[in-house]
Amino acid sequence: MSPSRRGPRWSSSGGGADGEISPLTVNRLSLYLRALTHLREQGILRVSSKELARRYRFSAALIRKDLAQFGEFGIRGVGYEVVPLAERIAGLLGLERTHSIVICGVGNLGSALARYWGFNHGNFRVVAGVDTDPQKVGRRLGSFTVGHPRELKRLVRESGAEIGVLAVPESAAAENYAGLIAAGIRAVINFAPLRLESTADVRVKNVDLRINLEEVAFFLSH
Amino acid sequence: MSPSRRGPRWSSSGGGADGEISPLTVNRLSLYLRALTHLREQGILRVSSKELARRYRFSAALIRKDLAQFGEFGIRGVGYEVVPLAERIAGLLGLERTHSIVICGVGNLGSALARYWGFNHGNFRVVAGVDTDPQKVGRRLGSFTVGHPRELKRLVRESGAEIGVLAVPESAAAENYAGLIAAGIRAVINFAPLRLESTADVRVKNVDLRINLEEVAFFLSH
DNA sequence: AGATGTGAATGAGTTCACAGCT
DNA sequence: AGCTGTGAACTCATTCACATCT
Repeated sequence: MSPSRRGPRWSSSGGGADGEISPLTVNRLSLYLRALTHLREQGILRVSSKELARRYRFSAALIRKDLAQFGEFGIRGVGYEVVPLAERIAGLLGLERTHSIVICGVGNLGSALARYWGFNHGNFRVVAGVDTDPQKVGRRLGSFTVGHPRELKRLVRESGAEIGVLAVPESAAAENYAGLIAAGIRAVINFAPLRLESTADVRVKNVDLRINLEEVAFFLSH
Repeated sequence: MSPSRRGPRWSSSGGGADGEISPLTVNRLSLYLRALTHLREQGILRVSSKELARRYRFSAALIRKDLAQFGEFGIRGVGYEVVPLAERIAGLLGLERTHSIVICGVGNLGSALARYWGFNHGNFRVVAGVDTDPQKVGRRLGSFTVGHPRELKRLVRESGAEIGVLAVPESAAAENYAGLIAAGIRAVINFAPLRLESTADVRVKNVDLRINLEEVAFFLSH
């Protein structure tokens, strides 16, 4: 049994205080993992936080704080061993196995995501998709056939999907979200332009593409 | 000349301290604008920060702080006038005119974004796209013909594009980024899985779709 | 010697609470 | 009476600096 199976050793100050890891930390773990993978490909087996920071523009202190939230991975006076650390971070992120995805809405964005994620990403796989448009239901997309949202429960059960993606218009988002939850999905990435809130049971990540345009538009004129 | 043409009246504490508006604030302005548009459609002409917060799950104090960074928009004892405030925020975000977008990489994601943004968004328009794949160059996409990255300078000049979108594989990102900058683009939305840094001249918004999956995967197992 | 792990200090962002205006 | 605009308090995140270990 791995040492952090239940309850990582949260430091009493500085890092994540009360017991919940910050999404900012989790995102950095992903970046560290990529950097370590890159180093491994170059045959580099050990790296210090300073060196990792220098090469990939991180903060050395933050690397150490982030990692220390999950245990002691480093060797004092030496640094971190690339391969074991990469494996450990991959484990923390749940990447030791494949995660299956169901997509709601297979229009422009939904079908692009299905192809993008379906092919490129070893640890994630799009295994099902639904749409209310009768023209789309029954169509083949990658390795599955597009279903109707009313079939979500069955599709999720049969495909073992864990992550739901909302790529539907705003007007259909709430309904499809409810459908995903009813089907037992506990993690949702929402591309519809409305804020869905995470709850204790369901983790929601809002990805608002329009807002990104407006953000850069703001800075263009200021 | 509008009162905040040069240098909004930054409060000496609390809000944005030194002279740069936080992206968090800018993103919330977008959300406020949507909420106000929604209210306007319902014929509501005045709203208090408290009411706006209640309806759309914002923080009333933060609405006031955010807006106060740009001037005094409210009427004490009353609230805000929906239509003028919406127009003012739209002005701040630079949405009083159309912004043109050029897309680098018209594969799955790039072409989906072209269609998604090309049709749905009044204030943004995809006016050009490039790809190194000879199969894609010359193809019609929406209202333009796909070009080659070496034509970027001309395409940007002729189309008047201001915002560049990187939807190319990681290996081609740096090169295409350089091409966009050389062509005079000053705002970039980067979908490639590597961090590009904003500079004084160029605003970069990184949108890492893979990292979102890893984030929810983390919370699935914790 | 040299790097980790971590308390303390700093900085950024949000909420509180209320003076001041309508 | 009621709401904005805003200093002060507070919370969250990052950086500093160093005791601790190899």
